[in-house]
Amino acid sequence: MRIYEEKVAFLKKCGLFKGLDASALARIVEAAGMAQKEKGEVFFRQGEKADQLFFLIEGKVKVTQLSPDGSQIVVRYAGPGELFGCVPLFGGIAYPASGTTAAVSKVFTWDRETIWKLMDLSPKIALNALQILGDELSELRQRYLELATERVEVRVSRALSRLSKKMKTSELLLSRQDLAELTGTTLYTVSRILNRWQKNGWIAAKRGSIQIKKSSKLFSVPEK
Amino acid sequence: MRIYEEKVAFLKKCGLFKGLDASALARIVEAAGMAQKEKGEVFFRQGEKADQLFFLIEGKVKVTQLSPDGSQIVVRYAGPGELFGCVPLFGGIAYPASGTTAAVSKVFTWDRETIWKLMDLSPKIALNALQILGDELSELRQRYLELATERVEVRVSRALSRLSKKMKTSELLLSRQDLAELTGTTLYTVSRILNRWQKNGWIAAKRGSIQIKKSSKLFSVPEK
DNA sequence: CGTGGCTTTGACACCCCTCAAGCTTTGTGG
DNA sequence: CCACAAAGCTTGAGGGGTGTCAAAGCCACG
Repeated sequence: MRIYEEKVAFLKKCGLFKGLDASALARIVEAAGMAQKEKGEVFFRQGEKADQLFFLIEGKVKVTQLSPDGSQIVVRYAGPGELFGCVPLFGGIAYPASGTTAAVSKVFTWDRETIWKLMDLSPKIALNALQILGDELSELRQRYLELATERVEVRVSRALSRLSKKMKTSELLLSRQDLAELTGTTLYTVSRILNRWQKNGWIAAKRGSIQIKKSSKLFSVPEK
Repeated sequence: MRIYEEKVAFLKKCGLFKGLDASALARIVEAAGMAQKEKGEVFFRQGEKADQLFFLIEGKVKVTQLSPDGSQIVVRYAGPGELFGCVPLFGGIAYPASGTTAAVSKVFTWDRETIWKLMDLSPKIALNALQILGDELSELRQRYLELATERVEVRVSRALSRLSKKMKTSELLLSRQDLAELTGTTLYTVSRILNRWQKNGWIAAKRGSIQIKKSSKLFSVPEK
């Protein structure tokens, strides 16, 4: 059964299912639903009842949060092999954010009861989940620290650095607006900064794309 | 054995040990170390090897993080019944922050191997840990959103609101500096804001203490 | 080839940081 | 009990980084 083994291979890439035996993996695959969405569609919306956990097989997903006054921030970008919409894992009631595709994306899904049943059968999953949440927490703390103490220019540089590392590419497909929401600033300020860097030859910016040319210059922190 | 039952009673208050049977609790209490620190002493320092998990029995603990350029932020305040220094729970190597007492504090401690052994014996602990981390993550996200989108005055008001709810008191014992590090601003700005509120009769501010008088006014968000 | 969504650019304002100085409270030792 | 020092707090002046708004350019797509 080719397709079945393919699925298992994908799952193994995900930290959540590390160290599980074949029978557990089989259970997990069996319980998984699948879905595919075009660019710009949503998997879940902020405030909705959180009854599904998602695993990104391929594509890119943007997780965003809306503040009461209407401004939006990007919580994170998820790439292939990552989980998103993790709330059901830890018993949250509603999604605190929205998950939108930033490119055609394929996912596995499990619903809330299923994932709890699976964790019950394979406690290792819960331990793995802990680690994933822990990593997410520590990255968010890092960004929080930056947001509180660094200037916009530094934050944008760090964001690009993190993204290019995560996506394993020097060409990042995101708009000024996206980058602004990711770093807690405005698209105007981002635009000015990118142009400055472009003039220095550190990047090549196009509409909806930023190609990193001289990462050494770009990522050497100007600090204050 | 009076003292033993007292310890168990404390533990039950903590989400981490919810739903465990007597024998499991016994194991946990047995494995726990105890410590007490005066105000201003530290339990662990940022960067140190993370080999202990802490449970605050009584007192108050400030968790702070230092940025490379030397400025400091307050990640959170922990009150009685809360865990802190959770890194060992999810396999982190070093503490990403420091834990200092903000008042005389008593704690239980478990070291890394112990807590993993306990989780192995009682998988319920891992599930509970997931929930705790999840809550922490969602609070941090909330604060991140605020930091990115709200003005200082609103952030300070929210911080006071959250703290007074958590500590279950209207008199908060913290300095302007602490409040500034908690909201990502400077003590000067905090001082000005508090004075304004004081003149309105919304709070009574003293050295090292803020007494909330009119929470309705204070917490009614000025939004933008 | 027009329309709509990104992006750039300028002008302007203002929030808030920075620095400096002085004040008040608390604690300590004579 | 007073004097002094240290720590925390207040207040003012000044400047700069960024947000805000407006307008125009540019690119992609139908």
